[in-house]
Amino acid sequence: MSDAENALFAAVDALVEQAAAHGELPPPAERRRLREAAGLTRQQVAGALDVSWQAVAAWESGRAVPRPPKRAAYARLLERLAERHPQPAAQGGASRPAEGAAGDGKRTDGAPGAREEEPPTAGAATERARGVLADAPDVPDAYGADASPVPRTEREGAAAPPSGAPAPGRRPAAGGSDRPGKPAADRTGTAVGAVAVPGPAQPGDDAQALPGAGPARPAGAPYPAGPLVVLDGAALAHTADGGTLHCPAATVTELVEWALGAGIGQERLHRHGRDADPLVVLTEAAAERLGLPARLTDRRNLRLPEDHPAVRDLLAAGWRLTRRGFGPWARVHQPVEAHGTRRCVQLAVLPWDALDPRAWSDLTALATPGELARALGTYATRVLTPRGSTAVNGLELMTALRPPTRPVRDATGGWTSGPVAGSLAVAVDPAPPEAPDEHPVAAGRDSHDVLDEEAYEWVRDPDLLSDAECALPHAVGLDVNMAFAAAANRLRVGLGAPLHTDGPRFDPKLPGAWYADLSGIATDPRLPSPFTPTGQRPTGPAWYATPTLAYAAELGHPVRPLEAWLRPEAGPYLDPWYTRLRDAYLATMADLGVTKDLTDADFLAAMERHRGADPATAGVLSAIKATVKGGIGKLRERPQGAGHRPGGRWPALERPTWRPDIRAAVIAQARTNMHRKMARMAAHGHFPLAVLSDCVVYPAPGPSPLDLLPRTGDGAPAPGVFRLGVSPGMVKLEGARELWWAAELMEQGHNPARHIKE
DNA sequence: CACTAACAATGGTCCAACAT
DNA sequence: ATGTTGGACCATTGTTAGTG
Repeated sequence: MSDAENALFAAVDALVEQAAAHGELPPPAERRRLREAAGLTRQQVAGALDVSWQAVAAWESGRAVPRPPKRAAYARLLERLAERHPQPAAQGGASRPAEGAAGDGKRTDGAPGAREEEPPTAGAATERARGVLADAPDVPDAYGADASPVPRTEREGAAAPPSGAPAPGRRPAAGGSDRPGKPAADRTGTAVGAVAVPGPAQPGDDAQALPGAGPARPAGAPYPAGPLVVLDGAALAHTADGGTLHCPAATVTELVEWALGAGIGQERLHRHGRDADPLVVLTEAAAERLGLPARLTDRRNLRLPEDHPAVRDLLAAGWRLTRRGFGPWARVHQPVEAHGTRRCVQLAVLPWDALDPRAWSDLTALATPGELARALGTYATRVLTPRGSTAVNGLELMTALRPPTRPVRDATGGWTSGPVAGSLAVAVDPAPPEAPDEHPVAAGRDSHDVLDEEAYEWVRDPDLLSDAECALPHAVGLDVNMAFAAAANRLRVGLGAPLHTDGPRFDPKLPGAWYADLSGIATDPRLPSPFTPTGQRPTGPAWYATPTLAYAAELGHPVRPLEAWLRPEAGPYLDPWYTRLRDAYLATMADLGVTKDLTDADFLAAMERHRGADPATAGVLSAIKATVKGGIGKLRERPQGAGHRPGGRWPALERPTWRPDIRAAVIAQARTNMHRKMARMAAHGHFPLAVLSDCVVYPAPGPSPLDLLPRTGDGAPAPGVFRLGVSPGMVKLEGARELWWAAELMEQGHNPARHIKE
């Protein structure tokens, strides 16, 4: 059987890539039908795939789903069989030649297969079949030579072009770094005795991934050119790893075609997600070369007019733009054909302010195209391939790490989308207190019916400054690293719609909005109230997010909510989002010389140095921070533009990720985290002058945080107070001034925390 | 050859101890 | 106190053994 088997392997392996990219299998009944239609026994199929025949039986019954190493091969086999033996319903194929050959088994019972295609358990099974690859690809040196650091499984060995199209011996054209030609087999021996890949998947053979030009695009995973390129005015496309590709395109349409064949892209962050589409960043010179205007005249909509030659040319060639049109971040795509591959390219036009200087710290102006490619590539590797403003990226990262849906088979054997556990699957309306004023459910709401969970903005009454404090010469501002991201860590947030309850018992594990009276709780006037963004003590019952009440309970106060909107379905939705952004932040800070293992003094010195560091890396860092803030902000995006009429809905409401309650929970958690540390500082006699979001200002005997932060006897930081360091939740020096400067601002009603940096 | 039951292996989740 | 890590626990997959 070796010949047939080898042929099967060859066919299978050659397209493992593609199959793995799709990752879709026909429903169990269809798997069996295909095998029987081809006259194959389970034994034969099992032999080809190097599994037991029982495993095949389990797959066909829906009792089990093949795991990754086999899954792609099995999917490919079925795809092949499906080409030869189309569904009878679709093709009316009454006479299938192989059917008779299916042994004497005239029991071609479609019945049993159809009977058991509905096991709902199998769905849950597949979701957890494999771990998230989210945090895998973080290489310490993102600029390093190896563009594909991910320990790929056997998918790597089989990057031949899709069906047919022979592309023998095509080698990576440019961009230098080739991925290490490591044998596939020796890394796949994880679970079962490896993949027994004979034939084409051998290391040294010609099944190389091909970036080069030409119509044969690499359909699957290895993207040798990296996630993006920056195109300059000299037809050079700079890749993230420092290389260049020649891009002969003279029009946008040609550019899009070129990009699809250039091996640009990034692998999905979640097994049910989608690989990132290739991104081409156009410098001003490149935009000019492609006939794009240097400025957008339609500033209001930020898009190219539909009758612009570039747009007309694209449309004529069969391309489509998203509803957004051709703006700074354009997405050009073609409708997916029957079993075709996705054809979609993202374009970012720098002269149209694709990279907001507030988020990217003027990266566009400071960096050469090559530097820009490296910086954006670092961001893409550590966060995700940019696809819009940093706020959009922050939001998209949530979706990329927790896709809302996955393909599942429905009752008829077709494919439909099903939920992914722990994700936000459908858009739900918020509870009335949670909604922003413009929302329909907020209509007619009293002001005291509003959940007000915002970041701190508080200044102490100057009259409450003690003589001892006034005698201190300095004011020191501390800034909490990634305060909102840190608050998102392990935060249980609601996943579904809110349910109203009267007289609930408080449960800190239940996310939601609670109506409770915390006005009776006395707090030190030298500290802000932990319960309100203004720091003023509440005057009566009000709505609070779960973290705020949990903190009240933690402080020892009885919490008796009167009513609540709760979400019993809950989970740590933002965990992977936090983890990825934290790792991105830490890696980028490490690039700037600030690592986790520094002493306090070394940390402060390193932070001082890093200010003047490489602008490209600084831009990445700035963008990562902006991604956090923007992502949280997008959770409660408010209506924009003139198109909105009061009381009506706006587009963001239809997003499953439009979740003001989650934003409120994160902010409440961040605020209580802040207060907890301030309370611990107060126990050591330190009271803040002012707080603004994640920045707090203290009077201090010296200009350094070391002069301020309390320590235990042996020099270690006192427990629970602010600690210096890079990790999220730790603090750095925001700025130091003289105390009179802060006092003066306070007298005038200004917040010194806002200005201490300058 | 196909199906079912029982068992080992694997991977994910949750909790608690540990380190900073 | 917070963030991290290790281990117990649980669900699922794939194998072996037995039966129609």
